[in-house]
Amino acid sequence: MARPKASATLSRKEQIVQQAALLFKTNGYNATTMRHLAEQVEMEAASLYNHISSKEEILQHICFSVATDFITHLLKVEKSAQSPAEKIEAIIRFHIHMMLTRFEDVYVSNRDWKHLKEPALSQFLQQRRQYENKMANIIADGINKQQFREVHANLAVLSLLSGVRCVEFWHRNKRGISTQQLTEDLVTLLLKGLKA
Amino acid sequence: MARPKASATLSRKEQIVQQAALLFKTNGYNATTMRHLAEQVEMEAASLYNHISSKEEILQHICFSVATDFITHLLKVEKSAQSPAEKIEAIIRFHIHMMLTRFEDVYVSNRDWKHLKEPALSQFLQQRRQYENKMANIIADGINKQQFREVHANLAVLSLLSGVRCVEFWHRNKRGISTQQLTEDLVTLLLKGLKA
DNA sequence: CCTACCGATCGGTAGG
DNA sequence: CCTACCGATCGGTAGG
Repeated sequence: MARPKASATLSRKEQIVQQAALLFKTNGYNATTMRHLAEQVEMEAASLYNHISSKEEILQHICFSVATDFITHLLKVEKSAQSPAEKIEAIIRFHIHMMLTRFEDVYVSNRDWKHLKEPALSQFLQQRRQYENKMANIIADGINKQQFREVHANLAVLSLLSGVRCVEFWHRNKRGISTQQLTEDLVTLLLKGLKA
Repeated sequence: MARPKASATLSRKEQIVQQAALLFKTNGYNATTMRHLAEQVEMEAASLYNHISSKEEILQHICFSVATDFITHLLKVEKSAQSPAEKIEAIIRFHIHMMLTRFEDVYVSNRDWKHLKEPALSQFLQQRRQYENKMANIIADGINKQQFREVHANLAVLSLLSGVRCVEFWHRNKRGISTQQLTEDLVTLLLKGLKA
């Protein structure tokens, strides 16, 4: 019954979730088997169920952990006194930061959320919709204040969130560039475009 | 032995591949079963194998058909007398056009190519790498000619290809905007950025 | 945390 | 194009 104390080492459950994220990222949710996961954490497949209740529970853990981080940050930005342009830049920088520091989790959350079952699926989609709407509001505000171009605000949101995901591909073929330059170049490309 | 003539109606094999693309898009490659596909084209699962040799052959069909279209277009652009800026814009417009006209195929190709088996997998990756390299060369040329900002050319490629994929999300929640406005706004966002 | 095992389902084949 | 079926493998459970 005793809860494991917070410590530098991961609990068995956290180890399982972390390894699962790695396997999901590499092979996809469906193609990852509980037997393969068990092998990675060095136990039998049946033993996994002493730590987690189902394969999908692991996926939920990953998806909602990432979603919570993004929402928490967005709420903080929303309340700040920054201009729309500063807010959007802060959001973009946070996305890049998340992609760089929690790569597997973000990757899996982005691609495999479709395998969530109800009611988790609807909850996840609702959170994402709210997130996109809040971003769209900031952009609409920025358009009003003539800080942004007159584009469809919802499209701009999708375009930014999509563009930020290029870090996924980047990670794949590590080319000679520091994370600092990656971040600055990407922020420039998304906010000011490629054209000089 | 007789090849089916080109006609307005699809051959049985083409019907199967088209339906498969729709199912792959909706449920993913692994989660799509041959039995479900058979149901959609109104035959028994075993009968599918009179038209195709394996589930993966269908995926190959989709992925390489899309890849060929993109490569063919890129080679045409490469040979043209356009400036780097014009070339990149033409490429972006073609990507948007493909996303709008062959949505399922492009979507599946983008996400499910990982399930290709060797040697198809390596061939696909090689084609993509060549595509990205050719685009990077055009961008590097544009940077030299001061048409583009001084950013990492390979990152710019990934950022553009990633940004263009927002049409995937767009399709999901059809909001009130014409494909013309979608195209123009997206081209603006990718080439000139959000900031006014 | 393990052994033993189950019901379901999968992609694909044999043979017509 | 179908009936009948197979070997493999899956997520998960029982019982210790």
